[in-house]
Amino acid sequence: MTFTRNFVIHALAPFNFDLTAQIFSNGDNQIRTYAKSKFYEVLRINGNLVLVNLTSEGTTEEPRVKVELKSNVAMTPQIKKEAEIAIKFVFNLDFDLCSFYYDVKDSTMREIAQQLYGLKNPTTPTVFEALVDSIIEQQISIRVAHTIEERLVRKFGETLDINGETYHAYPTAQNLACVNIEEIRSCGLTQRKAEYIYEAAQLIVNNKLDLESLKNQGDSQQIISELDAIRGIGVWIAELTMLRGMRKLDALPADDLGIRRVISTYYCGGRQINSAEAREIAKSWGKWKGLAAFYLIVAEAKGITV
DNA sequence: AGCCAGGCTCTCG
DNA sequence: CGAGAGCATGGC
Repeated sequence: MTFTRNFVIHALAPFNFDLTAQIFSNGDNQIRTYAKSKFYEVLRINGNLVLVNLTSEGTTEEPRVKVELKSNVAMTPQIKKEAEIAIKFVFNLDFDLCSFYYDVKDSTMREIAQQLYGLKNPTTPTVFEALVDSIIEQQISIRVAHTIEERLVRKFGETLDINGETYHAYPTAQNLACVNIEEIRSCGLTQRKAEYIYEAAQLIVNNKLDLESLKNQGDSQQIISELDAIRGIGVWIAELTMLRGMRKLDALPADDLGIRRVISTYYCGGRQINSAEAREIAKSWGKWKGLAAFYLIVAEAKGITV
């Protein structure tokens, strides 16, 4: 039995849904993807797995997102309400991009912002997801990391069957805290990384780490030092997790190879730079360092030149 | 083939 | 302490 509920969310303009959702266009079609103008993903709403299907309505200046929810449980008003909050969070629908565009003064970023007008930074539904992905992505190429991430989701994520299709939700800390480390390793991770993920999941289920409440911690340095103290998590993972999972748009993972590469491309004529130089250049982006870096990454991927 | 990828820990000297 | 090896795997 499948229950469905459709509604529309108004997003704060400017917002270009398709430009934003394109980031997920090479995703696994049973996990999360954007194809043929449709985005879908399984979200956990009030403990229930719900397939969220999104398409664009309206325009960049009057953006509306058409939502279709599907689940095996009845669509209570509560689920609808919580799903709306989750979707707004994941696509940052209430965020005012104009304040970013207004603050950015350097001509390179202004040009890129103009070409990517309406691009919002997506956020993972849970901080845990951003943390685990970051652990997986350390040191190895992003392509390899993605295949490992997909294996992890397929192996440990809970499934939702809708109309004969099986969809996978991202594993929770509870899912991963009770498995064998060797099982995690078999997804292609190093022994160490498998331990880091398992240990982080353990900390969470034992109430020694509350990632979700860290979102509300205003002091970024405080968040970094708390995460950095955990085995397997360094400053790079902390900053990446904050940017992708906590919507801390000032967080700049300056040690990141890709971010250093794009800053080098757009600001240093391709000359290789270290993290200190990256942070120096990023200073002019003020409280938008991470968002600006995200714009550069997307600009590079789309072949934008300035 | 071999070297390198969005790092971090552990072990030496 | 600071430097350096080791890690898994896919792509080039």
